[in-house]
Amino acid sequence: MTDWSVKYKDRSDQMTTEGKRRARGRSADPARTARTRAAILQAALATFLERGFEGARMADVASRAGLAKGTLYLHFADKTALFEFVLRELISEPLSRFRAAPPAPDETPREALERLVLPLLRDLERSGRATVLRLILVEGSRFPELAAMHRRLVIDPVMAAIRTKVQAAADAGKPELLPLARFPQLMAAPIVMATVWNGLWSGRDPLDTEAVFSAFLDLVFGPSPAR
Amino acid sequence: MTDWSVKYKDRSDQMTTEGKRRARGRSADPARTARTRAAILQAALATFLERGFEGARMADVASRAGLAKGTLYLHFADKTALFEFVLRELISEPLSRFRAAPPAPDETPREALERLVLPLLRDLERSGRATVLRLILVEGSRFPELAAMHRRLVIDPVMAAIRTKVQAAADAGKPELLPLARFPQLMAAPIVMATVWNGLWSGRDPLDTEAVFSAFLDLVFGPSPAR
Amino acid sequence: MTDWSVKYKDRSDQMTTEGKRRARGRSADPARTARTRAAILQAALATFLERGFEGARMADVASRAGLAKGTLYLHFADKTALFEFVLRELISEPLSRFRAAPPAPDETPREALERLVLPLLRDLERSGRATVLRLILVEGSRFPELAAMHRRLVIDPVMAAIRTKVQAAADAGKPELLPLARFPQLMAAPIVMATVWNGLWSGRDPLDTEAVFSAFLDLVFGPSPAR
Amino acid sequence: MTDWSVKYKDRSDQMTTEGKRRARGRSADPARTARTRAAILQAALATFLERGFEGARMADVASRAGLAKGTLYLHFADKTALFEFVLRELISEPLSRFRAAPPAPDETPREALERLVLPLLRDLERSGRATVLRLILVEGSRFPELAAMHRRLVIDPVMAAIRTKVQAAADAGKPELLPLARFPQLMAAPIVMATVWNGLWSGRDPLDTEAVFSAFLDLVFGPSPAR
DNA sequence: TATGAATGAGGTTTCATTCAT
DNA sequence: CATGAATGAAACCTCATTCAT
Repeated sequence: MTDWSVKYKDRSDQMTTEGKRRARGRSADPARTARTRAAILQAALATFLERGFEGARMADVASRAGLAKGTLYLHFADKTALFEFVLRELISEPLSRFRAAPPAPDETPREALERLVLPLLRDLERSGRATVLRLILVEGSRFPELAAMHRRLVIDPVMAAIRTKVQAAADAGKPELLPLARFPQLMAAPIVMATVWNGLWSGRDPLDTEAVFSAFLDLVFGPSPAR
Repeated sequence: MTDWSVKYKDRSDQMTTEGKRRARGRSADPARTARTRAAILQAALATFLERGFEGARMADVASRAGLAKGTLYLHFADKTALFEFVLRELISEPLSRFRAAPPAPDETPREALERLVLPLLRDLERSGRATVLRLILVEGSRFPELAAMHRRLVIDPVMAAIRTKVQAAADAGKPELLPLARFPQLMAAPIVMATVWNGLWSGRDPLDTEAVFSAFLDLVFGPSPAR
Repeated sequence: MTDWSVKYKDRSDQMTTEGKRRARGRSADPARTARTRAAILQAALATFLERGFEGARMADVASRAGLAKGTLYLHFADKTALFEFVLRELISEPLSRFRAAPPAPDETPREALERLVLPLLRDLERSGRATVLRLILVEGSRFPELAAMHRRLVIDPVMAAIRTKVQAAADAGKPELLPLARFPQLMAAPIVMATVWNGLWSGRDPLDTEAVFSAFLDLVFGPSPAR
Repeated sequence: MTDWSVKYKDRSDQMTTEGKRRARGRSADPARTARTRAAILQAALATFLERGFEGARMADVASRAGLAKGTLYLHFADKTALFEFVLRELISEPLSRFRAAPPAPDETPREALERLVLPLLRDLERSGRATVLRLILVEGSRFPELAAMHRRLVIDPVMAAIRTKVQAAADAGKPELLPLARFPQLMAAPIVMATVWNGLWSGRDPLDTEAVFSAFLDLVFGPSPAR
């Protein structure tokens, strides 16, 4: 929704009489452009994840996207712009899903927490985006605005939601949950832990993030009733 | 204990009976060499922490150490060797302190866990070595042997110790601790979380790692008795 | 005939049916690439001849070729690859000319030898390639594969041809030629001598290679009849 | 005999009161120095032969000589001075032996040539100095003064001697030797050829230089009578 | 839009040389 | 005389970026 046109070279206004020249090619410009851009994004994400910002090679991104190096620069001013764009995409997208989670009325604290957290987890798992956390972790300190943005858009809302829910439960007769109200980050700790773990010794004894999270809930709330 | 002399050009101890067969023109006292090496290590650690492996510039390391670029290569074959040496130093040193922790007999599970974990925490805090965890997290996947070494020397022993202790407690009438026996990593989760957090939004709302860990223990075992 | 494309980054012939599936934005005509490569080769030859392998500076090669340093690496992986390519070119090309020499029937031994050797001499003289022999002499022992290749492609065939011809003459009543059958290298000796001589005291009393070779033949066969 | 003291750091006059200080060490300064210098020469020769001037590393020379790098600079101002000194030694030394060869009266031309050339050959063979020709060949064009010196001290006298002897033989009824009078270099051709050959494909089918030279004489003068 | 050869600043590494001991 | 750690100029090579086609 935001307009990155300057930085990201959204050149949609540079040639108004577009349709006239090249009558031959009906190859839908905007659709094609969108596809190209998606390919770059995909390729850039993979490359940045594997090598980090400094280690990533524009040539790798290009060839992964099936494009020539020069083409990248038609879409992004430079490597930094590409990196920031990738992170922005990855930061803002999961949030919409998180927000989209159904409100849900009379639920136990554990159920509420699972409702809040599990969609995020599922999203993290799917399509390699799980590792984005690692990417932010890795490069965050060198792109402070992006880290701040991530915190503002994702972290703080989630923390606030957890704190609110937990505080309510504590007030309703569960004072043993108060540490969670003080440090809602504890809720994310198992997920961060598992993500880091899986990124680190790739292959050996991977952790099932959801299982870890369930075990954590069992630890805090006692063993899950049914399931 | 291991001898990295080939890779790391450790030219010491080649002449054990120092004073006796001292060659004609021998000069360069080993103390000076050790000091130089320590300066490089210090400078390299700082630089790698700030910029990561690829982002770190050998020129920066050199000037930070107050040396010429060429001098680095007198002590380390190349950038990779320097990086690996830094990590090895940082991986193996804390372990010795960890091992030095007193055994302790009749203690509650919580006490045992604190005894196991708090020395690591303290060490993490002191002398900026807390950030080393971040360095391993960040570059670990690109230096798999180092990550494996870290796991073997540090992680696996700690996990095994936690699992043993927790399993004993569970057998002794605390079955609610079983999730910890299954995923001893949960014990480290708050620490990893806090370290990552503090490294990420440097400055804003830093987390007190020990407080977070205490809160976690409170959450799992109920509020701490005395304190 | 062999395909050096990997080592030498020969990006040609990857799309044989050129005109047809010409990608959207294809530009860079192959002729231009060939010209660039030829310029590099030319410049590299001159530089290697003047300074030897170690003494040659890539920057010199580049500026001589009217290119930026980086461009060299677009065509050759490194200095060694460039050097090897230059030598290969120079080794294999003269051979084709040598092979092209007409068979010729009823000729005297001397005529046969002249037919075998003179084309090589002429080629040596033309276009400065005479000095290539010096380059091989100079760097050959440090690039044993190339020296071996040179021997296999050029030296051994020539030696075998000389030996065959001389042996036949000896059998046909010229036993005084037997030393040549034993050491066909003697045939090349005057040429090597002259080449070395001319390369060594550049300028002072240069030797006319063909005249030296003729004198050698006179010495062995008696004075030339007609001429 | 020449005085290289400036260039080669013959510091014999810098400290006249030498004998006074350090009464302890009777370790004969000049003898020791000579030995050190000889060791350097030996090491430098080997290194220059293996790698050429640019390829040779001062560190290699030093360690081969069993000395520290710095010590080289006590004896030679720089790499060039060392190289020039090595070549001068090698150029002037064989000459003395050559000159020392006994005059010899009534001998056949072949005998005279053998007398002139064989000592040089023997010297070339002994102690790896055979390859010095290759060294001059390789670096000669980059050290023109040395090449010129070599020519003046070694080549020209030998050529003149050969020419004189051959001319006399030709006048005395052997006109078929006239080509040798015109190009006395032909006499050296087999030796140069063999030296180059042996340096080039080190190992495979080496040539026996003396045998080659004998074969050459057989070719020119007819088969050797007795031997 | 797309291409990919070309660029050149900048990074890593080497090695001849110096100098305090 | 001898040492070898230290130096830093200079070499090789990389890679983000440009631009003619």
